[in-house]
Amino acid sequence: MPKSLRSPRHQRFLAQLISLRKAKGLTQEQVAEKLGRPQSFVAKYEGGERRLDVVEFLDVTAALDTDPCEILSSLQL
Amino acid sequence: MPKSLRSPRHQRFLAQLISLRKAKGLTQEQVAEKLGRPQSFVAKYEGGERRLDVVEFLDVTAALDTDPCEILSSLQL
DNA sequence: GCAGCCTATCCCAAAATGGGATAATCCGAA
DNA sequence: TTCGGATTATCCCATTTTGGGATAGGCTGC
Repeated sequence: MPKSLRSPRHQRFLAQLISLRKAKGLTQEQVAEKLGRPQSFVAKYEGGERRLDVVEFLDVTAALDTDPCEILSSLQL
Repeated sequence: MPKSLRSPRHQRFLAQLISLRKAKGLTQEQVAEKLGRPQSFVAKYEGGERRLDVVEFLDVTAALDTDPCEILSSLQL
C-alpha cells in the first residue's frame, strides 16, 4: 500500500466510503459496475491500495448516491 | 500530461484552483510553501501534470483558504 | 463440509510521480 | 524597447503507483 495513503485522514476517508457502500446495501461488484470498472478497482481504493483523485471521488459518491460534501466535512482537519 | 487528466471536468477543476489562487493574490511558490512542497508540485497539479487525491485536495483548499464544497459543486456533472 | 457470494491479493508491464535544476514567460519600470 | 526580477513551466529519470483479469482467501448459512 502506498504510504501516502496511511494517514489518519485517509483512513477515515476510506472507512466512510466503505460504511456508506454497505449502508446502501451495495457490493464492490455493484459499485464497480456503476463506475464501469472492475471489482478490483473498488477493492483497491477501499483497501487504500490506490488513491482516488477528485473527479474519481465525485464518480464514486455518485455511484453511492451520496453527497460528496458530507464526506469531506467529516475529514476537515 | 496523463490522459486521465484531460476531461472537461478536470479542466474546470484546474481552472477553479488557478483562478482561486490568483484571486487570493497568491503565487505558486506561496501555496507550495503552505503545503510544505516545492513550487513544481503546484505547477504540476495546476497544469494537469499530476492529479490531486482527495486528502491533498483538502490541503490545497485549506492553503487557498477556501471551502472545498464550493469547488466540488461547480463540478457536478 | 460444501456451495455461493464477496473481498483481497497476485502479477508486472505500463503509466504516473518527485523535486531540484533550469528554461521560458510575464510584466512593470526606466 | 530593453532589462531584471518575479512567476510559472518543463526536464530528467529513478522510484512509485496503476490496471485489471485471474485467482486465492473469507465468511455465512445450510
